[in-house]
Amino acid sequence: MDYLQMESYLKAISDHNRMLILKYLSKDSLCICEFTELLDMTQPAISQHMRKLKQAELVTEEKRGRWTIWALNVRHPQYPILIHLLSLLPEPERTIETLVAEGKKVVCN
Amino acid sequence: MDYLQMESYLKAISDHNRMLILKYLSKDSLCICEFTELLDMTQPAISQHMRKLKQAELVTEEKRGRWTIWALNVRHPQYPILIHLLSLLPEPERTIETLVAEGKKVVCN
DNA sequence: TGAATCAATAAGCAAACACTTATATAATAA
DNA sequence: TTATTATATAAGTGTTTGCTTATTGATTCA
Repeated sequence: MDYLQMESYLKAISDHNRMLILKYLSKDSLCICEFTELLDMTQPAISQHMRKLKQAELVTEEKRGRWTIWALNVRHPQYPILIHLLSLLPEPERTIETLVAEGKKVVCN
Repeated sequence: MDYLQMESYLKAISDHNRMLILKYLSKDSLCICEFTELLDMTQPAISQHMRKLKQAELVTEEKRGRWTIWALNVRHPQYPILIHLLSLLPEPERTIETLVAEGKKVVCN
């Protein structure tokens, strides 16, 4: 890994909203519309963050019906470091359980 | 460590020139004028990078005569992670040994 | 078919970033 | 003292970032 690759990797992570997204993904695969609820952000904002994470190969996407399910890329060479960094961060106030309780968790299969 | 602290920490690291600076500092304490030689950058550019690293508490400074000697802050809570990230990066072409050979290494004590 | 839903992309914008040159400050050397 | 050296800071500039609103594309449902 050279200096520019490392820079891209770290820049993809060093945004508090993207760290929140990654923190959620370390628990569960989620779609854009769920993130808009969890982070209270607009759909295009989330989409653009996911594009950044995808370009850094930190996440993978899987189309399922109307939804795109996003997951952590566990095959990324620096995946263990990412998990460690995420472990240093507190649990977000808004949890996936809240989503479920509000009937906003997407179930697609 | 909350999300904004983590963001500041990672943003301080995620610049290829600052990573080079940190890589050098993981070997030796150095002053600004040595970095201008090693990185081929202007003095104010280096000074401004050091300020960023200092604000993130990644480095410490010690005034010695006209020079300011910069060192890695080994007491930073995430120092071990930093060292690990730096270990993933290749050795820079321009080495401190080259500086010495050219008589440009500062000796101050 | 037509309406609704989920998501990607485009364009625009304010703020942050990484430099530059110019200048100021402080210590040393002549 | 005066000149030199090392560094910090100020101001300016082009680029990047993280959002916004508007639009488009694709899938599902009635």
